[in-house]
Amino acid sequence: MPNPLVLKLEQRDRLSDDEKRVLESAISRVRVVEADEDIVHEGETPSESSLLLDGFAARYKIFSNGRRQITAIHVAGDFVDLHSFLLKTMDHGVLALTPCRVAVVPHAALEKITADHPHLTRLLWLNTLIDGAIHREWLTAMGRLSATAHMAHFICELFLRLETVGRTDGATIHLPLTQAELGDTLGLSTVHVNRVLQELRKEGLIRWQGDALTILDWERLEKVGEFTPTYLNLQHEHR
Amino acid sequence: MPNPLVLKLEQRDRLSDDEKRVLESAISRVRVVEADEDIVHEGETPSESSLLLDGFAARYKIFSNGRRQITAIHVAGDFVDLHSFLLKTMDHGVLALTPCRVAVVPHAALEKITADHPHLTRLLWLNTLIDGAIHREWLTAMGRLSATAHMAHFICELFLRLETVGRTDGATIHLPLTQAELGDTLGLSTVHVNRVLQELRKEGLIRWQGDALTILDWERLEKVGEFTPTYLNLQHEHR
DNA sequence: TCTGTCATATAACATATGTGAGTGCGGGCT
DNA sequence: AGCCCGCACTCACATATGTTATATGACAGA
Repeated sequence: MPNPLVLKLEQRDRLSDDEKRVLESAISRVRVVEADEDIVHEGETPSESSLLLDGFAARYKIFSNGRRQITAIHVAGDFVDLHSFLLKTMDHGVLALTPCRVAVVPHAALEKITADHPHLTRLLWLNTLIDGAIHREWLTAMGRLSATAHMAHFICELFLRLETVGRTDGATIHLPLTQAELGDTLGLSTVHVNRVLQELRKEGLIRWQGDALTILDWERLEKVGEFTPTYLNLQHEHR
Repeated sequence: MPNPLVLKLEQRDRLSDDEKRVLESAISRVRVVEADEDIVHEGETPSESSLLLDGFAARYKIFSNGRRQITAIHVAGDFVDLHSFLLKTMDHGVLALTPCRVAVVPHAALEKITADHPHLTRLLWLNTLIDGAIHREWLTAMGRLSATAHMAHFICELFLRLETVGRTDGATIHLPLTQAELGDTLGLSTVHVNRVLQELRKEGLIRWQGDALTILDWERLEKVGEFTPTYLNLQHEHR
């Protein structure tokens, strides 16, 4: 199977064979993280970054009283803590939601890339910029959309992101989040997540059975979620 | 007056004199933008990025029905659309909240920096990573804090950010936002912003007269807003 | 001086979402 | 086979926040 990060970057710009080799050889090892374990802990100062090859992961912050907010959901091809290369200490944790296969890239290798491969560096930078764009989109969804719209928006986004790394099966995706976890990502209570999902089902927009979520009516779902995918930067450009 | 971006970067890492010169000479011109005008429009594909030298600006998205969400407030030293260098097309607009002085940096100059100055490149990248960290913090505040706590949190953050570029006067800052604009940043209605401000005043945490906001009790404000500044990355490190 | 505009401030009321408690199902463990 | 235990799901009720409307003061322009 091709490296999903390469897949993802190639969607946005051309990668030379040399650059692909450099990326591959930056990986020092692959490790497996069990579900419900941290891939990176909050407060740590890692000396390597983790590239998700398989599975689902979440960035999260916890408050003293136990409330939790998930600030990003990561799928194959996402560099879950590339920012720790420069930010140094993690201001949040990264949790494996399912068993995860993770490619480990030492910061020394990243520093070398920045020294020797300007174009590849820009693509890695781009990668973190897209994370930022997604954050902004989530902010507007949290601030100005109803719970139902927010949920619809989230589903649309996740679907497209999975599609760009070839992890969709027709109109259905594998969505291994519990309703409580969905609540933590959307800023809702578990009960309300349930209400909202019922509504989307009743409207015939989605079906969700076990881990399989299928989108029954993409256009209406997009409309309910006021979803426009420009922020995902899926166009091919020279960067 | 020293370039506020340099001030900001020097807080996080050492800048060589050469790097400072490179940064300065990357500026092609300085322009002035009136209050309530866009510095950059949504949908544009700028060929240069804008560094805010003076004034307040906001990144925002608008929905068809006129609802607006502000996803970032920018102050002196902030590179308001550095990301457009690689993201190409703007997925949001940037609005001058007050008259703004803006240094213009052509993308060609940025590309040259990435080719010739790896360390400086990393610092620019860092800059966008800190934007991302702030976005994540806003997400958790929107998702899991009460309106009052969120407001307190916002005030704490803005104060520290202004302090690092030398724009505080004791415990008071210049806060030129209307309550409606504050609502658009926090995802609240104008009415509720007013209620929340009353409460913070009644509690003796802040005073807000005209444009001058003064923090009367930093410790309690921090506590109300569950504010911890780690995410602002104010430590000096080699990056 | 008058007038229009814009921002802050209040009030009464509407509603989306949260809270706390409880049910039932299915899968994994002993 | 029996038993947890986590998870989806429901209900009744509480409340934070939104909505709409109005009043007031500061200020700019005629």
